Amino acid sequence: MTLMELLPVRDVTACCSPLTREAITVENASNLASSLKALADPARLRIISMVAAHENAEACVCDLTEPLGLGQPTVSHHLRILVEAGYLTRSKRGTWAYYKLAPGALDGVARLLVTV
Amino acid sequence: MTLMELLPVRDVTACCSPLTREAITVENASNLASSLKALADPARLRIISMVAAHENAEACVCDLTEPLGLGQPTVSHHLRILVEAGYLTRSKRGTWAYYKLAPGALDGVARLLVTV
DNA sequence: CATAAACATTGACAAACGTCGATGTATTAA
DNA sequence: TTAATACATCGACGTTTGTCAATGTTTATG
Repeated sequence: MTLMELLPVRDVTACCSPLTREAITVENASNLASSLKALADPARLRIISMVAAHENAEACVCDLTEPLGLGQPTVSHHLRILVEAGYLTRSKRGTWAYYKLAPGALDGVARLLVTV
Repeated sequence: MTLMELLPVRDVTACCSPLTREAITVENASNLASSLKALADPARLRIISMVAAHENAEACVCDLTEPLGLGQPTVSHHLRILVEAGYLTRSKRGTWAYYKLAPGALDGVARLLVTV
């Protein structure tokens, strides 16, 4: 998988000015595209939304599979992409793996898109 | 191409509250994913940035091919995706096709991602 | 130890994507 | 009308992506 060779979102958001403020470099375009690609999937958007809406703003894999209507390996796959892109954090407690929003990650990307 | 069967960005941004405010619906997740997918490509991000930076904030295909290092059909392909996703508008004058930013489109998507 | 539960990883496959060369379509100029 | 220019569309290709079934790994429990 190519998606995971890339910098986490935080690096992207720290590096550059908004997309329409000045010409983006080739490298920054590539990094931002990777960050957006991690987000550009219905299942992953729903995962982020569900994690945010869940109690304590965290959720384990078992909380997500049934409402998503996807198999456990598929959900784990999406979670991995979101963690490696920097949108989620993972913490293991016992047999469970709990995922929550990485503070500022979504806002960082949003800030790069804004034109005003 | 599946990307083009989708609603333009404006519809997406008008419809719903931010991703992390409340659980997103399946349909809205699908629409937002399509809007993000149109953005999640290095060449297309560079096109948006270059159009914004260009004189009069508009550019024709011939302005883009050489700096992008891509063939003309490929650039036209990317422009089509961006127009159909609602990020760019197209106006033909003579033999040239001029593209400019669709006002509010990027901000609409950014607003959906913001958590604060 | 053996078993079960929660999750990750692997391998496979169909669908979608980015790119190009070739060709089609308007519009301008001679 | 013919030729040239700017752009769009088509068909083909290799690559990436989303999904699953099968299997591996870790942790808790009996």
